[in-house]
Amino acid sequence: MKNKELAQKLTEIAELLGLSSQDNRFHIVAYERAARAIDSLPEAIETIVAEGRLKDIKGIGPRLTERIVEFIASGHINYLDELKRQFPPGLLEIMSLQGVGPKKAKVLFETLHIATVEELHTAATEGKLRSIAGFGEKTEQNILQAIAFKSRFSGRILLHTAQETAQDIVTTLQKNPAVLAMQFAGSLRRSRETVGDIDILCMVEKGNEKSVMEQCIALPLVQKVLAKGDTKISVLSDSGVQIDIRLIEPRSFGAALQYFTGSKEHNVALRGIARDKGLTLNEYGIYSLTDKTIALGGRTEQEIYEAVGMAYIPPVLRENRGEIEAAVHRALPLLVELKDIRGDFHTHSTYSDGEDSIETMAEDARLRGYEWIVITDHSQSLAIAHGLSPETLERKIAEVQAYNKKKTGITVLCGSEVDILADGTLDYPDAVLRQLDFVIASIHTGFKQTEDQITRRIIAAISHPLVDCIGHPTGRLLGEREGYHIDIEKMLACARDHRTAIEINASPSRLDLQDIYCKKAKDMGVKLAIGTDAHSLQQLDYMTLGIAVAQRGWLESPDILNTLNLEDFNNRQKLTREPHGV
DNA sequence: GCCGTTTTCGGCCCGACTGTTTTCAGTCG
Repeated sequence: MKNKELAQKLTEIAELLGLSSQDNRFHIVAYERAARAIDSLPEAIETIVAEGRLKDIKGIGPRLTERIVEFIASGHINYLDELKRQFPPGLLEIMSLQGVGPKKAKVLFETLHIATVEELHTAATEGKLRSIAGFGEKTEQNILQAIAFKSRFSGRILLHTAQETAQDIVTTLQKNPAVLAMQFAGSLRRSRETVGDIDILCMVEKGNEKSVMEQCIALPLVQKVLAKGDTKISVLSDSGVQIDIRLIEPRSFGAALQYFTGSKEHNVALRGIARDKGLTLNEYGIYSLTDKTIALGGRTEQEIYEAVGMAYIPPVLRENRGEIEAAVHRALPLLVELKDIRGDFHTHSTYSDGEDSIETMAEDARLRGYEWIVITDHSQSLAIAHGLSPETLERKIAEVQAYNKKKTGITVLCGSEVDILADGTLDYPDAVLRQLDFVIASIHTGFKQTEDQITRRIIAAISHPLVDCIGHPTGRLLGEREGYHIDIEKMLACARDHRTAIEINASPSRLDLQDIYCKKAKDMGVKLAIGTDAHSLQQLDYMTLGIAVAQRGWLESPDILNTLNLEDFNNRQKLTREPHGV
């Protein structure tokens, strides 16, 4: 399936067109839209091309068809190669900096011959940027900040990306009969929001390592072999991420899994407790300090935790944030799981900027075993996302009511992701909000306001009787931009007082509210609502990411509103509503 | 470059914010 690669190439064309003198913003948009369409396709683009169904995809006309067919046939697009010859590759990286777009990148290149982020950093440090017309001291400082922010993230990839890459490897290697089991390890297994390198453990009987090793080297994504021994191989993937694969004997698999899952802090604390009990722990097993020849466990992780006298600790909790004490006292939380989830709070349909219709989204949610789904299209002021006017919203409500009358086995709730405007008021009048089943209030503008201003806006929204939930509460985008400044404690206290939920936005680059704040929210008595922010039915999958964040925040079923069945959900809703659910 | 129960040509992608400017261009969502 070459969808991702093709989408990436089309995106690059759009970016390069922005730099090019013949830039026509409508051409750019066309390429961007085509890239998005292909990225969210549920089937392989190769199949669609082979069956001549490209023309059925909205946003792909004769010219894009030509490019795509060329790509499928030859693996590259001439037009892209031509554009690439006009500009050094570093310009795209410069454009990825917050606050730098095609115009600035182009001026930097043409006036100071800056072609890489490093050169830009040097020039900005030396104060050379302010000499360019249209640039000033502030721009220079902003560019330096953007570079600093980006470099902090360099090398780490999003959890979701790591999961996909690792799953591809597992799927391939599992076909080898010598591989008895496979597990992710490291921060990937702990579901940290970003992952430095991908760790994978393979259970292989001693003597069977060779064929597995060979298969690892032959994996299609391997760009370079960094190191290779008898039981461990490190490779660099084509996307620049390091992947470590270890082959482990069954009798040590649990010990190795425990050891390589970490975190380092968790393991240090665990080994301290083991030592107090006259035990020693390593990647091969757990042993008595007096006789290190006889393993007291190692086949499974459970054996390790039992041997040191505590309950098994789920990987998501292993950060040495109190889980060891809780495990000793058999007081670990009973973490919420995907099977507990009855619905999704945050989704978009074709009414605003989603790819799929309400009916399609609902049917997919039903197949996932949900009882309800809230469709929360954008409100009127977010024009770029085709925010709904009150009149369009009326139509949407009517469509939802008609759908629910059909009793398909799932109930659609009509919601909206309503903008919190710069002054803290909402983007719809109360009369409109009152007609909705669920209102998420989110900030999409005015990111640079002071902490005081942002906090006051959010608090105004939380206190509004018709707001059910605050969407992506800190506005951060992992690896791209910091969130706006907000007093989270104040926000949570206010949410508790007004019984307003806080969202765990499960979109891969958001994961907002962050895990550590989820725990704080729970401790303060605030309810959380997981929303995938799905803009297509495939993205309803992001629920697993939301669950991971919730679990890392120690959340249990009662902490998460998604575990409510329809009746309890409706009962909880504020009395001002006229529900459209059945 | 795409699209069409207003159009096969002329719309489409709007509004806020920032930093640079004396009235606006660039960026972002």
